[in-house]
Amino acid sequence: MLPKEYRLKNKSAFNATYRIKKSFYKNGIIMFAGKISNVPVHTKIGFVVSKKTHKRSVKRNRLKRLMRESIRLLIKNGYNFHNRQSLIFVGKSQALGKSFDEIDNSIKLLLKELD
RNA sequence: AAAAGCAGUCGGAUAAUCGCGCUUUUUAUUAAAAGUGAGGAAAGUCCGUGCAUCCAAGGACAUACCCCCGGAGAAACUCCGGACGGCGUGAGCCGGUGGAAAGUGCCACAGAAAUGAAAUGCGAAGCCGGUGUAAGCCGGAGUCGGCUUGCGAUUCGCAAGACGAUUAGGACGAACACUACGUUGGCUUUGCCGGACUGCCAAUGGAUUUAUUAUCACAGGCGAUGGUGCAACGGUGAGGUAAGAGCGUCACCAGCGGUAUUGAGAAAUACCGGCUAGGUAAACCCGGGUAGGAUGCAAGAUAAAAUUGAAGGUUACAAAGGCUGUCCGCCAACUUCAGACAUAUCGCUAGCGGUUAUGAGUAAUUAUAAUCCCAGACAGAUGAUUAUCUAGAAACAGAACACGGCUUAUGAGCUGCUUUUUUAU
RNA sequence: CGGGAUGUGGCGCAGCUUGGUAGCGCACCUCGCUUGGGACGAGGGGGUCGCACGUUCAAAUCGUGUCAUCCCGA
Repeated sequence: MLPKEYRLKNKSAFNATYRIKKSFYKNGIIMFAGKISNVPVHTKIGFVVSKKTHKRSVKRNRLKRLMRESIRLLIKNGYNFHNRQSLIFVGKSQALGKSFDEIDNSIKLLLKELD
């Protein structure tokens, strides 16, 4: 789990992020981006892999853990996420079964799109 | 050695770096240390419990579930042991296994008939004998009786002959006759002779038929055989009969009832009896047994906040509504829509607990003692990378209140017992 | 977590209650009609009834298990 200040909670917060309708797709991963804040904040990040993606929870948890690990390493290196209030990463069936390197590269490419 | 059956085990390991949840302690809001952290199925949600809230004065009927016997268990579409049935050469495996003799329904097509079953209405006219009627065939042989003749001789026997009886009927056997054909011989036809053919006659040969036949009438016996079908009032074989039949006949088998023995019981074995009862209850149902109902931890409890609408509908006569599915009975209110709130703590993990030892029991299980504390999150913790090894590529798969089962998924192996076959000694 | 429903030709659905014959519409193929196409008319092909086991003489239908899909509540 990420530290508490980085976690995206609450259904209303998720809905608020979705309503911005700003999304990017790369290699089976969709990124939803929230509002841009003027003040530096801790960006709240959520991970979603729906049950429709795969029936078995082991496969879904694996994908979420790989995405979370990639983000954790970025936070550790001091990445600022361009002052976004919130981000949501949605894993799709194309991303299942891929290695950590592939997931990591996809997420870095997605974050570059924010500029 | 190979192929099987059953039971059990394992469910990656080590190291480095970067990380996560919970608990405790120390510090004190920045953290640090220590401990601990997914499964045999956590899965499917197919059963059963605990726990929690709401409802229920109560009665009756429904309803749901269970169904060989004994035991275990809190209970169970649970487990253990046994009985019976089925499958397999076998070790073993499988089985929702009360009642079809309480009643109802169904059994398509085919078939005479499919269940208060029993017809001859299907086959070339069911099979069988009897009587009658009609037509046809034979009219003989055998048997018996005395007589005559001959032979042998014991009052008798044998052979031949004709006569009579049986008998004017018979149809048991055999023969004759009849029919067609072959062979041989003779006769016949023409003016004459010869031959062939035809016809006739005789002998002979083998073959066929050889006494009954009737789609007739009457009164009966029979439930067999063929055919239909999953199934036809028990099956196979023999005896028996005019033909037949479990036919108060027989053997074997299936089923039913009774008695005896064994067993705790399901049941088994033996004997006897009568002589037979279609299938389906995973169709309704009948019998026996069990169950207050509903909702599921997002149940629910506490604290804090909020608890709104000039909204609508039904009813207060009757109807409708609520209280358990229905009825009796009881109650006076019930309800829709929109909006708002949805935070924290508890519930929450010490339990029908785990491990070990001993005792009881065939076993399931249980008793006693010792010892251990072993996830508890809330956008949700077990991860990532690298190296080495087993087996260059590690299966199925992730707790969300808990427990007991069942079912399903599962890689590479390992261990024990048992069976069958083959080979060797 | 709990509750409910559905799997039948290429597609959408009947038939299941009460077991014996699998049918309808669109689509497809052939022929006709038309100058040609569409529409229309006539004819035809195509289905392991999701899968497995069982009950029964006989199963799409009855029973059990299993797989997949969809919906609902909080």
